[in-house]
Amino acid sequence: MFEKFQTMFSDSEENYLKTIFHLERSLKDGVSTNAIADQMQTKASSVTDMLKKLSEKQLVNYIKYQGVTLTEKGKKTAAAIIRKHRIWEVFLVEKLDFNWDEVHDVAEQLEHIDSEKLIDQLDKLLNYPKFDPHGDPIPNKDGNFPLRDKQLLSNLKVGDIGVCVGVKDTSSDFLKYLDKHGIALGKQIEILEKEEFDKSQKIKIDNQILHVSQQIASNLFLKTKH
Amino acid sequence: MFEKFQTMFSDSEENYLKTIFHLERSLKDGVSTNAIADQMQTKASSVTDMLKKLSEKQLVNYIKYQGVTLTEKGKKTAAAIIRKHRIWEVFLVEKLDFNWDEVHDVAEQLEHIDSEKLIDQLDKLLNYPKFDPHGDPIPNKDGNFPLRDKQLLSNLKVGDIGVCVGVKDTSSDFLKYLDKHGIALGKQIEILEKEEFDKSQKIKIDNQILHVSQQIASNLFLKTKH
DNA sequence: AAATAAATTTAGATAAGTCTAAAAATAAGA
DNA sequence: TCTTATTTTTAGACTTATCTAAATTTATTT
Ligand SMILES: [Mn+2]
Ligand SMILES: [Mn+2]
Ligand SMILES: [Mn+2]
Ligand SMILES: [Mn+2]
Repeated sequence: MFEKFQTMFSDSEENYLKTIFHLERSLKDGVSTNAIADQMQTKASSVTDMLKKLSEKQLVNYIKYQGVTLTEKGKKTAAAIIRKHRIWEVFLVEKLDFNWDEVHDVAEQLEHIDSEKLIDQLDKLLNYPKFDPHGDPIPNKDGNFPLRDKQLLSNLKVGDIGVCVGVKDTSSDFLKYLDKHGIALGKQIEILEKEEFDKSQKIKIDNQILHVSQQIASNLFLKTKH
Repeated sequence: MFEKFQTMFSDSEENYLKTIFHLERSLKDGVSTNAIADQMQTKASSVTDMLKKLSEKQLVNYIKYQGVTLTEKGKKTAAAIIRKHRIWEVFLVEKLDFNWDEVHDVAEQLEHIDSEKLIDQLDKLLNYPKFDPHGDPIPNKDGNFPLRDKQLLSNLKVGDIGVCVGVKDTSSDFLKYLDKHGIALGKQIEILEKEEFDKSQKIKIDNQILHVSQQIASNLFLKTKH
């Protein structure tokens, strides 16, 4: 009846849940201890300890030596943290003039602040954003993520036209590269040529010609017209 | 030369510093172990442990059995935390429609977020407020607090007129009492009568007559005309 | 299938922060 | 001043989160 959900987990527990959530999406099948350790820059033994704890709290399904999956409760909790992280990122960019390459570290801290009203009001102030500054979807309060069909620039063919809607690599270096060359979310891009040999492309953006390497093209999401 | 001040202290260390700072102001002389323990709802033995740690980090002057005082470094650090706390409170009230009785707990969490840019930008967004929603002064980046002459309503005499500028008691119950009776910062109050026996007063606010008890009068700060 | 390699877990330590109970120091009262 | 009360510190224990090194399990190769 009275689902007092925000039973409060430690920052560390929340970070593990978030990491497992992301790994589950990208690695399809169950998430391994080592995968988590790598991602979190910690040791496998630490991960094992935490998995036991999360398992006891019904947040993950854990079988020794077999890796983990999130339970429904675990997914909801992870989504709530991701929601907070991304809403804060929008706030930092929209209201505090942060650049999109400098919001992540602060959001990593802010995502653990425990106040439902705070997030609700932020969400309202920002006019209920559906995507964060990197184009990543912001789950709603039920933990559902908005969908948007998007494709990597590297997967488009000559003649295609699309609008930038997200980045795969969110590193500061990559984002600054995009800034430097005038590539930003919302901008239209047309694929003019593709070089088969090194997969580099010639594209048109703001009526300028720009050459981008495979590395760039495979980290930029576009939404194509049609 | 390059004072990288924000060397990062733990939330717990920051909370102790803040508490000692406030106690030093109110208790004048050195702050005792028990005073800190009472204030923080913890045990004296825990306080002793922390005082040793803070002392090693040059944040407090600590002599066994003699209590503590903050060092300059300790004062600066405490002021920085109080600055963050109060700026966040202003933000919550001004931008997120929080009532002044519901901001403190969230600010207790937010004050530990470590990002100079975040606070600078918030400060700017809020137009560099000097006082928080309870009328408490917000120190500047150097740790200096703005002064404002204010007096408790209980110390004024019949005929005096003043403007509400702060509260001494910031409990939710007290603040809600004020809300209920239309008393808010910025409102003008005139003392009409004082009852010697129980120190209650008859005051005029918004052209309404209101009777307030000694308890109320001794927790409301006014700035008198002249 | 046996041997080897890789992944995972366990055992035992460490650090931060807290607690209880006992000891020591200081303050107050007779 | 001597005795008692209060305050403060110390000693030892516990929790959370982490680590290293060793043991165990699972996967891969001959
Ligand atoms: Mn991020
Ligand atoms: Mn993001
Ligand atoms: Mn407060
Ligand atoms: Mn306040």
